[in-house]
Amino acid sequence: MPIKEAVRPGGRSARVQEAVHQAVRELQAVKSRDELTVPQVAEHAGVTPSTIYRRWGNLAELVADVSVERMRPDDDPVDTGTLAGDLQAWGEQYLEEMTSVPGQRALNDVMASAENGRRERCCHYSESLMATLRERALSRGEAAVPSLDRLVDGVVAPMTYRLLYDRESATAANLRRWIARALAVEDVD
Amino acid sequence: MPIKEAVRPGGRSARVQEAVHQAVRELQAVKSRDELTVPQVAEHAGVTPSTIYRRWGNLAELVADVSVERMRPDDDPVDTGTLAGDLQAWGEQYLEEMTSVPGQRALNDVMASAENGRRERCCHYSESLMATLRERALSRGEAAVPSLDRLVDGVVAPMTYRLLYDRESATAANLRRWIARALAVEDVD
DNA sequence: ACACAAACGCAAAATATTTGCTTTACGAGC
DNA sequence: GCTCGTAAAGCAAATATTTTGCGTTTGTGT
Repeated sequence: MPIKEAVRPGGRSARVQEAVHQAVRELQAVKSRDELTVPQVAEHAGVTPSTIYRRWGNLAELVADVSVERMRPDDDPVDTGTLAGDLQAWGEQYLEEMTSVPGQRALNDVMASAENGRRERCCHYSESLMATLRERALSRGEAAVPSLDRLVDGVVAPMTYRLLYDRESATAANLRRWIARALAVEDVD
Repeated sequence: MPIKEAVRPGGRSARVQEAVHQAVRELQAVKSRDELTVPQVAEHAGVTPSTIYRRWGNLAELVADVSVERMRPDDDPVDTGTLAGDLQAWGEQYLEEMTSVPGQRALNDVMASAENGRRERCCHYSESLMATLRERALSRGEAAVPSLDRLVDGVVAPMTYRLLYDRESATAANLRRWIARALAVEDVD
């Protein structure tokens, strides 16, 4: 058994996946979503349509697969010295990314995926990032660090909600309010 | 010009729409989402496939259209005497509806719709309901009624987020926490 | 090196989607 | 009430897509 990551067999399978993903990315840059077809992607990637159908099932799952990759954070969140600052810095770039035209399409594509767990995996990125920032704040000795749930409910949830339903209000200014509230509230039960 | 609602011409067009919607509902009760096809729906509704394609474009838009109808609140929210009670009562039945198997499918179908404004329209239901409950609380003379934004961010957003990404935590108990927090926070700017 | 299994290619068959043209049915003005 | 104009539906041929069976390739484990 090779030492390589189990998720990336590294053989032909991986090459095909990469070629198809790449083809989707390149075609998406030129064509709108409902001009894209499986046969097109297949030809551009140099594979047979049946390969794509057998592996991804349909176009929706394929583009969702590509978009989920795209949404995975690549670099570590910047350290601004305070939890509020870290949240604002991360949130602003996230909002910018997700309100851009390609970002919105990626979001839509992921939401349209029926495969169980795709959306969950995608939002998991944000949650584990919240956990990271929170740990960082704790190790700094910051006072009144909210629970993870409170960060998710208070910051990630409103952001996501606005991104999905009311793009206009997905702004840095609102983000500041969400963060302030999340950090200000006293415990309630 | 007839006095009937402009949105419901009442003629053949409306009959066809109703027949098609009905066909979708009936078939959805028996078949899983990806067994459903346009030609099937068309036959069951007694129309031609081309009618459906011309009017809805594709199956995703059609089922989203049906689901959005399904999510429109039919009856007025109950009046429990307090804003917290009203929110809890509405939220509990909403969570129950949306965590059910057909509710989840409806949610997915709406999220998968590409038509600009479908999702927005759907979430608009919740927001205007918040406004209603809020007005009610104000006219009761309740103290410390939160702004509409705060209700949306504090209650609707977490609910929606959990329903979409983490069904397990979309519970009445969590709802109670969200409401308590939304009503407890002091103004922050 | 060899054998096994998973994934791909190919091409035919089955379905689904689009489209041009005809027909029907509603609504408006007379 | 009648006729006309228009928007939507039916029909069927033309396209495009998805599915499937089978042979071949390619990676993996022994």
